[in-house]
Amino acid sequence: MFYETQHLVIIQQEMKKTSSSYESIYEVVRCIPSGKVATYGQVAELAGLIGQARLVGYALYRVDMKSSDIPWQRVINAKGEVSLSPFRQGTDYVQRSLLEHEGIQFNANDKIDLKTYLWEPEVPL
DNA sequence: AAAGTGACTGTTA
DNA sequence: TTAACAGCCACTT
Repeated sequence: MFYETQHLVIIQQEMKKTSSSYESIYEVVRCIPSGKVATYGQVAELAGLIGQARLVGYALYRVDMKSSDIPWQRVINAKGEVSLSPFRQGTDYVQRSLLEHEGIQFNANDKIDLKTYLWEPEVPL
C-alpha cells in the first residue's frame, strides 16, 4: 500500500503480535506526529495486523482519554473523517477539536484531506 | 457454546 | 458519488 514491503517486514518483526494485547497498536499510534493523521487500516497494517482495522478501533476505544501518552485523536477512518459512535459520548467532538488545535483543517464536509495530512512513516522507527 | 456487535475497509453495483 | 456487503476478530451475552 503506502510502504515498502521490506519496511513492513522489519516493523512486524519488532512488533509482537500477541492478540488480545494491543501493545503493537499503541506503539504505532505513539509514532504518529502532531499535525498528521493515520487511518485505522494503516495503523493495523503497521502493527502487523493487516486487514484488522476494526481491532484498532476497539483498542483505541479501550484507551480513549485515560492514557495521555497515546495520541488517539490522530487516528481517523479511510474516508478522512472522524468516526462517530453513540458510545463515544461526545469524545468525537473532542477529537476534532484536538486535531484542529494541531493545525489540521476540516473541509465543508467535515473531512480531512488525506493527501495533505496523512502520515507517511519514514522507514522506521 | 453460538450469536451479535463494533472508533473499519475494499469491492461491487 | 454513495451505499450496501462481506470479510474481519476480540468481546460480550
